[in-house]
Amino acid sequence: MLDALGDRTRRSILELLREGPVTVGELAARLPVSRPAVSQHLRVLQESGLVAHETVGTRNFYRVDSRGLTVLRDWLDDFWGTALESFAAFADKESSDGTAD
Amino acid sequence: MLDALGDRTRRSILELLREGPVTVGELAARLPVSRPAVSQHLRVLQESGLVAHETVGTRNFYRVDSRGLTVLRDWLDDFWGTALESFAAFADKESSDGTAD
DNA sequence: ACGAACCGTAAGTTACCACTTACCGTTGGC
DNA sequence: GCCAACGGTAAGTGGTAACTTACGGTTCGT
Repeated sequence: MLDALGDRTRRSILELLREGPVTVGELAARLPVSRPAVSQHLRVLQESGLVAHETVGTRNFYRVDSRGLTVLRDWLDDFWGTALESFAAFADKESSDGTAD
Repeated sequence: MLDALGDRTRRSILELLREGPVTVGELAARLPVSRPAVSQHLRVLQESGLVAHETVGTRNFYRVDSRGLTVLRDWLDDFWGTALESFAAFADKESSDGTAD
């Protein structure tokens, strides 16, 4: 999931898909890499649930998949909550210990 | 930012830091990598604003930095919003075109 | 039915990055 | 002051993944 977002080109692909479905060739035309490279990236993004594709004739339209975004959002919310909790506990311990300057 | 999260070890470090500040040696002891490797990862995480450190004597305590999480959350919210918009527009176009089956 | 367009896959190369060992500076304890 | 503990940095290595070219399969147009 987050591994898929760890690549610049893949993030660029997602940015291009933000505005709606785009074909593979169109993506390759707007990116500084070859079309097969785009296909490979799309495969990774799809396996992560971040994009979905829809075949129309010979063309393949890719779009953002909200499922992947949901997983990402849930992970972030969970992490955020725990981090704030521990920070609050840490601050409490600090003040109760009188170690705060 | 997202590059920093694209690595398994770095995500493990963040998981360990969720519960509060931890020293470098402690992190290395709980991870299957050497201490210098941890230092290098912490450098990347810090440059991304995801962690912050606080030196106490010879020990260096690292903790989660909420600034980085905020940036990540904002990015995700922005992306999420646009994706939903474009999806709604796409659905509208579909139905008005009568292309919906 | 034939050619063109569109795309996915395979094989191979290259570049990058995660990791290690070795080294050095800083701080605390005795 | 000296030794030990802690941690950051440098240099070098290995593995992985991002990219290329080449190929094959499928669909549409004529």
